[in-house]
Order: sequence, then C-alpha cells, then structure tokens
Amino acid sequence: MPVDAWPELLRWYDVHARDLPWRAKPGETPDPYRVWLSEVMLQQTTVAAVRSYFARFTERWPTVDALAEADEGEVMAAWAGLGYYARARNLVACARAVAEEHDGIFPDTEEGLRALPGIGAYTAAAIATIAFGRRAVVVDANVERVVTRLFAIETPLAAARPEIRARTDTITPDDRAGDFAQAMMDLGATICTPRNPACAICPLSDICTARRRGDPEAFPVKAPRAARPHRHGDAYWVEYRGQVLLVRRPAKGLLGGMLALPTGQWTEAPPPLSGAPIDARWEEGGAIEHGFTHFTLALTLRCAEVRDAPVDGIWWPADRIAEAGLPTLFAKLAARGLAWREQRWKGAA
DNA sequence: TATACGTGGAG
DNA sequence: TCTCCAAGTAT
Repeated sequence: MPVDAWPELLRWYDVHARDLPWRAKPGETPDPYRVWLSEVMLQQTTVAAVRSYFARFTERWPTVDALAEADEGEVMAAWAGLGYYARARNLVACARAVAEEHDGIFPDTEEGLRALPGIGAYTAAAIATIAFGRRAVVVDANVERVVTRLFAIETPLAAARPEIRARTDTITPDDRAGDFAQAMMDLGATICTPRNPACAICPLSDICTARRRGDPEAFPVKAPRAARPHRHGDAYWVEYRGQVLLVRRPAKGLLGGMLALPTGQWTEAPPPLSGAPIDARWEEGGAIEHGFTHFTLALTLRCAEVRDAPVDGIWWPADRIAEAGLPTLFAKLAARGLAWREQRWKGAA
C-alpha cells in the first residue's frame, strides 16, 4: 500500500489543473447546473468533443429552469452529433425533475442525485464532491486506470471494480475531495494515459507499483472484446416540392428519439429495398459506412422525387437539412442526398 | 453481471 | 486501415 497519494496529487493539481469552461476557478463557487451538464456530456465523451456543445447549451439554456422549459425535440436536435442520445432525453427529464420536485435546486447528496434520470454512481459522486464539496469516492475510467496502476491490480476490469473502489476510498482525502477527484481525472487524461504514460513527470511515480514493475501499460487488465458484426440496410431520401421526408425514431433503442431518414431493416445480408416509406422509382444515391460501438453498418441511400400527395411524416426543406439536428449517421446520408439532388438539377438543365 | 448505446481522435 | 478508447447509465 503506497503512502498517501493526495498531498502530492493536489500540489500537482494546483499547478497543472486543466482550464475547462465548466470548472470553477479558485475562489469561485461552482454552479451545480454547469457541473451536472458537463458531467453528463462527458460520459464516454472526450473533452474536445464536449466543449462546443457545452458552450451552446449554456448560452441557450443558462439555468436548469430554462432547460426544464425547453422543447424536448429542440434539446435532442442540439445534442445531435454528440452520441448516446438517451443522455439528451434523460437530461430533459432530469431538469424537469429538479425544477418541479426540487424547486430548481439540485440535491446536494449522492443519494438525492442518484435518484435523478441519467445520473448513475459516477455522476452522483462527481456532482456531490465537485459542486457541493462533499467527500465522495469518484471512480471513472481515468481513476480505474490510475488506481489499477498504483496498486498493480491484476484482476480483469469488471471483477476488479469493488477493489478499485475500496482502494480509491483509502486514498480520497476528507478535505478538497472534489479537487482530488478532478486531479485524478486530469492525471489520467494527461499523464497516466492508456498508451505511453508519462511516468517520468508523474507526481505519483514514486508510489506507483506498476511503475516500479515497469509495466504500467498492462493495467487495467481487460477481457478481450468480441468482434463487431457487420450489418447492411437501406435508407431513403424522398423529396416532395423541395422537402425531404424525416421520421422521429422510437424513444428507446439506437438513436432513440432522434430525427432520421426512413430506413429499412438492418441485417447481416444486404436486403434489397426493404422498408421503403412510399412507392417510387428509386435511384441509387450512394452508400456510407458507419461504425457503432457494437456493430458496423453499411447503408445504401435510395433516392426519389414524388409528385403525389406525400405520406404522413416530417417534411423538412432539403436545402436546410443541416439544421434538422440529424445524428451523424443520417447527416452523412443527407450529404449524399443533397449531392444526388444537385446532380439531378444538372441533368435537367 | 452482461449488453446496448455514438462519435471522433489518436497511434 | 483499424483498433482502442473517452468524466457511464439503464436494464
């Protein structure tokens, strides 16, 4: 067991803390709304990806009450491109719960926070300690990496979590617990990185077991991951008087609650024209590849212009499709649709 | 406990 | 090109 890690770590943090827009500067009081919003955005998402979204959200919805009153579809559209869209739905649900059940004041305990939509063990602990100064054991992927290295924990990750949590508890101080948590995460993000960790400049190198053993990259130990299956399918670009047919995807499941182009089934073998939303003479408008966490997808875009009364759905001006708030997969396809459209104009001229 | 759930950047 | 990975949560 290493000596206490926190004095060295906090000294390092005082000098090297990252300057992040959601972080209160020394002497400032943290805003729980901004802490919460940033923590949700940062779930499985890089700081670089979050920055612009955080700026737009706080500009447009400066308080939890403002967000609680927002139209859910507009929030989903504003989240488009950030991924894991259940977060956006839970964001609205959480804001409304805080506004309506807590008078617009975030609970200041882990237990109270944990009861809100989209707030799990990590986020509850992070908000409780960063926004409210409570001592909490904060364990994210950074902390898992730092702690498994510090103690050379050989157990593979899922099974190691109780031990990681217990070890983190032993090194978490009573004072400045929020700074300690953020310092651990900054350390993991900038020094104790997954590959090529910068042990030479690490404030904890003297007490790090993996460093002493010379194999920090061996931690954390992870189980081998299964191969991602590959799926195929069709998507449809239907135009009617300059407008494109969009659908709202079901609330749950992949890209749940997001606007999208109509699609057919996604299967292991390429299915010809499944799920066309309307009867039309389809022209091929190109294809895209897209990688999800658990499978890759090849979609072929089928394009047509219809002159009859259109089917029910959301008809969006084609030349303003970029403003619809499509998730990245469909934004890629929409770019192909616009190209198809341009090509037709040229052909007609 | 295991799986579903996005995306873009790094090496 | 391709694999890994990022301030996880819900079920």
